[in-house]
Amino acid sequence: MHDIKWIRDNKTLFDKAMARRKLNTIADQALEIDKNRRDCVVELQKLQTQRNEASKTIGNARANGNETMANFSINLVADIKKTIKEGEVRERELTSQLNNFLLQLPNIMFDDVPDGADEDENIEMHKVGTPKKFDFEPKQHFDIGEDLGQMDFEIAAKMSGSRFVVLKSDLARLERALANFMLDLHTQEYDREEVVVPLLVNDHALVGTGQLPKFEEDMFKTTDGKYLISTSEVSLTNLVRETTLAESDLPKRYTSYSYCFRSEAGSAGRDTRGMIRQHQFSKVEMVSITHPDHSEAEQLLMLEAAELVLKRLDLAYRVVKLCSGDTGFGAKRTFDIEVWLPGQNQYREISSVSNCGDFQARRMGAKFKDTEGKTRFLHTLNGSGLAIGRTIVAILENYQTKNGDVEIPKVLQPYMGGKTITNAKK
RNA sequence: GGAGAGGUGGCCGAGUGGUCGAAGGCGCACGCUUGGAAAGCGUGUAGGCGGUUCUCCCGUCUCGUGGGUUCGAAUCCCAUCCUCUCCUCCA
Repeated sequence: MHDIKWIRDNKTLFDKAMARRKLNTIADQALEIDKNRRDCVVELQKLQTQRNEASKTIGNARANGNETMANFSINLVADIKKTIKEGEVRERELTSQLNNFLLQLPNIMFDDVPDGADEDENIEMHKVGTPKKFDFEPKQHFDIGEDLGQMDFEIAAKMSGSRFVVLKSDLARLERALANFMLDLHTQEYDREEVVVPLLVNDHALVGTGQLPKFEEDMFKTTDGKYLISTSEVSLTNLVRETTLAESDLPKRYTSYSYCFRSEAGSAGRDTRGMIRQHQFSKVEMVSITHPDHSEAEQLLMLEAAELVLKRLDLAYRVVKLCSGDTGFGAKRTFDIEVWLPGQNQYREISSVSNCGDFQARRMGAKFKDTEGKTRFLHTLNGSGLAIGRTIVAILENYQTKNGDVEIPKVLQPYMGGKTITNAKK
């Protein structure tokens, strides 16, 4: 959410920033509501001052036994109160009108974010590793998984519908192994605090991180008005909602392994086969809460940690900086990590690392007191480290062998208790 | 689901109709003290919004939220959300 005062003082800058998001004449719209609201407030406060003075007069007059004076003021107050009531109603309306408007507006992107319409205009930052060559035609992950007899889309569809999967045996264990491997890395090497979070949250939490009010159709909603989280970024970031931290508390670094739920409304026809795009998937998430001066460095640190996961798994990947058209609502800048998938013969997103600046912090009242005693908004960042489902996909496709087995990456072998995944029934 | 208790400043916690935005403590900041530190002592320390002669000041709102009673409410009444305790149930 944006600071209306900042918009007032930086109208041109703000409009320029919104134009990059394909939004025009936003400042004027916001400032008109703002103007109405402030006029209303000034008017209301005048009346309140009058009322308060008259009330004081009543007390004094009574104390001095001046009943005439007291009665006169009582009548006066009664009149003013009627007008005040109307003013209050109007002020509340205008305030929520302004709020609702501001809540719909996306974050301002950093200048280094390139202009562009969609993912085709993202900029490649660097590549690590080389795409693996096979002396046979590499299969896609769903064929590998089904041939192993450990990945079942049909039975999942029977009980849950499309975009669900059942994993069994070693593939089920692989999910758990990956979660442990990633959590160990983030907690032991990056000093992140491991957290188990609620998967079901209320609407306030989602307004805080920016999923609401604009993207409700992407969420699953329960009959009692709660929502399944679409990422544990929601729960982790909300750990600091409505608090004022001390500067010495910063930074806060969290990590969580959790399931995520997305309705994938609007994704009809995309990645319909396989595990790439599911209604339910798991992810190890990183969230950092930082001092405004440190969020830039923190984003790089987070990216480094996510990359390290892929390096340890010995998977080829590239890092791209998202262009304006692909950068999410709440982000000032996003780096995606795309892993090489031999079966698809292309790089696919496996992690997304975003700096949100104070955008989310404003929405949820997450503040800290700096060393001068001033209260300021925190900066929040989030990144996947990594999406587990897509990591399974990457391992299957990159570590497949000619006979249909899948080798287990070295770092995972202690977690898997073996070196190869095979079809035991063959 | 049944019964009860409670929601106050960064935190803890007093306050049951009128100079209460709110005692006290903790924390924090600054100063004194010290060779230095701790302890001790002193001073200061809520947030939002608005105005402004804009590092000052003024006004206004805020004691979970919304409504009501009253000249006047943190304090009384109603509704609502949340938390806790006991019972019931349950992984």
